[in-house]
Amino acid sequence: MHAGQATPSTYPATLSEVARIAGVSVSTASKAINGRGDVADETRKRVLETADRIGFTPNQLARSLLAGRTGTVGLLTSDLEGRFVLPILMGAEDAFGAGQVNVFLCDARGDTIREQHQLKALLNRRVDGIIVVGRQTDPRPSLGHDLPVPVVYAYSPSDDPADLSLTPDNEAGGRLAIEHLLACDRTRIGHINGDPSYAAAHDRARGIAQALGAAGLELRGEPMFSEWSERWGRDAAAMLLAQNPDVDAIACGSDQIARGVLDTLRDLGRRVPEDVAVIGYDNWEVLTTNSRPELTSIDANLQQLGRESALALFHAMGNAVERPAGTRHLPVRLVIRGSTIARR
Amino acid sequence: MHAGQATPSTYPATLSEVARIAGVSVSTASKAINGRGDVADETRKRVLETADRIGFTPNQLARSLLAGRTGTVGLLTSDLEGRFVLPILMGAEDAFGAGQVNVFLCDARGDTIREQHQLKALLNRRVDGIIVVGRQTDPRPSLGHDLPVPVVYAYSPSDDPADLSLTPDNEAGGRLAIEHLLACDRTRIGHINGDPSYAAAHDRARGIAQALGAAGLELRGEPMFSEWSERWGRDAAAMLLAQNPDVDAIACGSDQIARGVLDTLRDLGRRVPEDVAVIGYDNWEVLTTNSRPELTSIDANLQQLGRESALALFHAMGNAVERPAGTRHLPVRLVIRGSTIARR
DNA sequence: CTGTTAGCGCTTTCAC
DNA sequence: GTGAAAGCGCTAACAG
Repeated sequence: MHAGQATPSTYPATLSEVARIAGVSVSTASKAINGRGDVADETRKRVLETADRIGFTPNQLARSLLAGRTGTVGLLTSDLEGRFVLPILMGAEDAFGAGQVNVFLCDARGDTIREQHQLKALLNRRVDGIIVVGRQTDPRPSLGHDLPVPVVYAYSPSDDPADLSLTPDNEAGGRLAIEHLLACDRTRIGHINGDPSYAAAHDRARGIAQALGAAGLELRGEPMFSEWSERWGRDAAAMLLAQNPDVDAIACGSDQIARGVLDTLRDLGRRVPEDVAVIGYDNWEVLTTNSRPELTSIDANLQQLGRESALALFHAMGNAVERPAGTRHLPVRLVIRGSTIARR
Repeated sequence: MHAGQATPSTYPATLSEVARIAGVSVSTASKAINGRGDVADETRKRVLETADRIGFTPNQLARSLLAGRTGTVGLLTSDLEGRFVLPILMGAEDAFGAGQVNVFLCDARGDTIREQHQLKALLNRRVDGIIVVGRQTDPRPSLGHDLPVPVVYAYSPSDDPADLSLTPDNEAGGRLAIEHLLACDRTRIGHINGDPSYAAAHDRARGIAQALGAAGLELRGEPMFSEWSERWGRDAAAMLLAQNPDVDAIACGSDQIARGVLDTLRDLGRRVPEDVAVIGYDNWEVLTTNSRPELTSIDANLQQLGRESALALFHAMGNAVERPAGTRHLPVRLVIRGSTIARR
């Protein structure tokens, strides 16, 4: 059916070839190459030289089959398009890649059927663990517990508390934003949020309300929800300013919204940050560092989240017994730029 | 799914277990499960039932070892951060993922040493092929030809014409931009470009010059190079308008630059597109669909490029003999929005 | 120190 | 139709 010998010019050398050429047995060659067991220096040298000369590279497949572990993990994303997935993926790839672990990337396109399919493929390939990366912080269905390998959920937590999930702390992010505005001596704060179907929107709003309450303050106007776009930011800002002309700060649900807010403020002749301070969310650099002025924002440390997910998975891969569970909310970080503090 | 009721620690069942429980030999079980050879219907049914019941999933490792092919490919990126890589990666994952192929993702972080390391890891895992994705369209060093598997270069072409590379046609993109502006009755066209250390910048500029020349026109002012940022777009637009107040269109080297240009035009009271038409490059949606007005741009069809790269690699994986070489420049696409054509 | 032996889990001749 | 046997490439006992 298939002829395996159709390999091109450079057919990967095998250990037995090395052994034969070096004039030793396969097991001796193996020991020599892996630095294991007692092998005479002279023999080892000869084997290594031979291996190098004929370009021997150990077949990981065979090793894995024997060892029962492959040194691979699956990265199951629901949506590669989303910009949140990428840094997480980088962080994970980073944490693993430094070692011996390689990553299988699978995109389920937000399709449950497809996800099951990919999951099965990963298990057939005998990955040692799986990271599931979602694109929203809303909980997602668990993959279940009858899996032969540990699973960590990143960004989108699992809806099952028996799973281990890592997600950014949006509530803390909301608090952080307000605390910064308060520190900038702002007290008449408005809030323009994004798509109300996202848990992130509500979590941030809650954090904002908490921090204001703790300071004995109230929001100017109601929180405004619609979508995560500049257009909405522009429109909402106009509305907010019409109803509350005295606001001295606007906390935004995303950087896109904040960009829109900046535009409207400029149109209306309000100076930023002197008259009105503006803070975004996500720290999406292409938006935050190109605006006038540059945009203060909250960074979710997604790369760090990816790294931690990888570490957690790595740990779980070692401990077949005790598997930590629950949702960990990772700290976020304030990035101060010119939209809240005047540059000198 | 299946539960490992028998073994709590969900140890993946093996074929021999299926065979034993079904009361047949391993080889019969194998044939039954793979629909190969002559197996009595009754036997096949029994085997399949058993396999399903104990949750048997074939170990791909063992299969691959035997077959000499793994059904995996390596995706070697130089920089996951860059936004160009992602759609390519999606396209590739898409084209492969539909079938049986899984993708190993490796990020070399732009480091040659690390790239060699990753390459070796991929070869050790016996990938059937490799796609190398760069973040600029400047040629990159070839991985060489003594590799046991085919390689396709995506976005960044290889500097060796004996390799197969797929990259977007930036020159055609430049022409497309100008042809569109001409079609919009613009003749006094200025050009603000990006970082001159990028081949993309010069390719686009060349296309622009060609198309203008073909129409018997000349650029208003010299092409301006600096960086791919909104700030530069703002500054350059002010300069361009000061020196050539009569320009009726500005072709930009990127969407970021175009966004900056839009801002300056608005500041100066020029209407877009009535007084001045603006066209960007890259069709980065977060920028193009949020501006006032929305931005006409050139889309490099990167997802398509990823898909084609996957197909090319797939083809090469089948044909060990004849390997197409050279750099293919894939067509780009004009996306018309309100910055060049007035909305009604 | 070195080689022989026995697999990892699976597919594939090739007898029965 | 079915099963025994021979590996894919490698490692890990265990003898020599």
